[in-house]
Amino acid sequence: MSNGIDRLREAKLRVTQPRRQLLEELESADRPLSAEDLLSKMASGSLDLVTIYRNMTVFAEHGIVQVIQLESGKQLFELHAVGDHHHHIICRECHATVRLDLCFGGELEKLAKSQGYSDLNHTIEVFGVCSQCSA
Amino acid sequence: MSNGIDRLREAKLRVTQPRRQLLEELESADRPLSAEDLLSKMASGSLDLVTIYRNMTVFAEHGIVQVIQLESGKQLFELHAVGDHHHHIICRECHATVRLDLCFGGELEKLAKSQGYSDLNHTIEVFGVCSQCSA
DNA sequence: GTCTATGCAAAGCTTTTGCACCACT
DNA sequence: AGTGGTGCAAAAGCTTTGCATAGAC
Repeated sequence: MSNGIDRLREAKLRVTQPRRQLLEELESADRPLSAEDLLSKMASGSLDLVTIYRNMTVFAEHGIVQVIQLESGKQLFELHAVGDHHHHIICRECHATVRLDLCFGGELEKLAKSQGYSDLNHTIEVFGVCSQCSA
Repeated sequence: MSNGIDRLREAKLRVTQPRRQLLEELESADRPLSAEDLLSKMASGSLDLVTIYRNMTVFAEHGIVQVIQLESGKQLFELHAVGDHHHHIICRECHATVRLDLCFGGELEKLAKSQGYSDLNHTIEVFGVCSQCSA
């Protein structure tokens, strides 16, 4: 099976201590995490916020991580299994997330292509307040 | 017919010079505009960037303006006609926009509701590079 | 006259960049 | 040994806040 570290090797990325830690946190997280979330979950001083951002960028480029844009413009990071395209229902407050295993992105992008758009991407997200947070 | 100024009155907002200018620009725009876009379209010094942000926030709260989140987290503003819910195909570079007059938001929000989420909202956007910009 | 809206200045927050040092392969 | 990754410090970019003044009703 392909764990996080194998995926680093597949992507020809070096297996460093910070990356091990980041993947470990992402794997055990029950919801998407912000850069700050990741930082605060680490032993204090064990890695820098910059390293988190740089790695999330690299991971996203290699499809190891999926980036979620919140309504506020802030971003969350989630481990992205190969071929596991999906969307989310996300709590605005605690970021508790429900997977949406549907996607009309294909049709949308076909439409966009027919309009002359290239290099396509799409976002489909539902934002709300979960029952925990609204209680 | 309900032009921008009437909509201000309906919302019990004061009809000020800055607001007239902002609505005028939004009405004549052929694509969603950023705060900076709006500023640069105004006679220099005729209003402040802060005024633009404050009004976009107020307008959005009253449904006069629709906010679009780009992949980068930046936001664009577009006039929002009453009852005119729709989504977009947006060029990452020039922000040229094609309306998507379809929306599965209803079903998505129903699903979210059944999962205990309240105060719902959703985003469906397609990003790409338009034929002008990729040429 | 009252209360909202604006301008200016300054701060806030997330994210990015530069550069020297470190460490994975 | 060589290249890629990390840390620290600093900057950048967009957006927000505070406060006194101006302007709409």
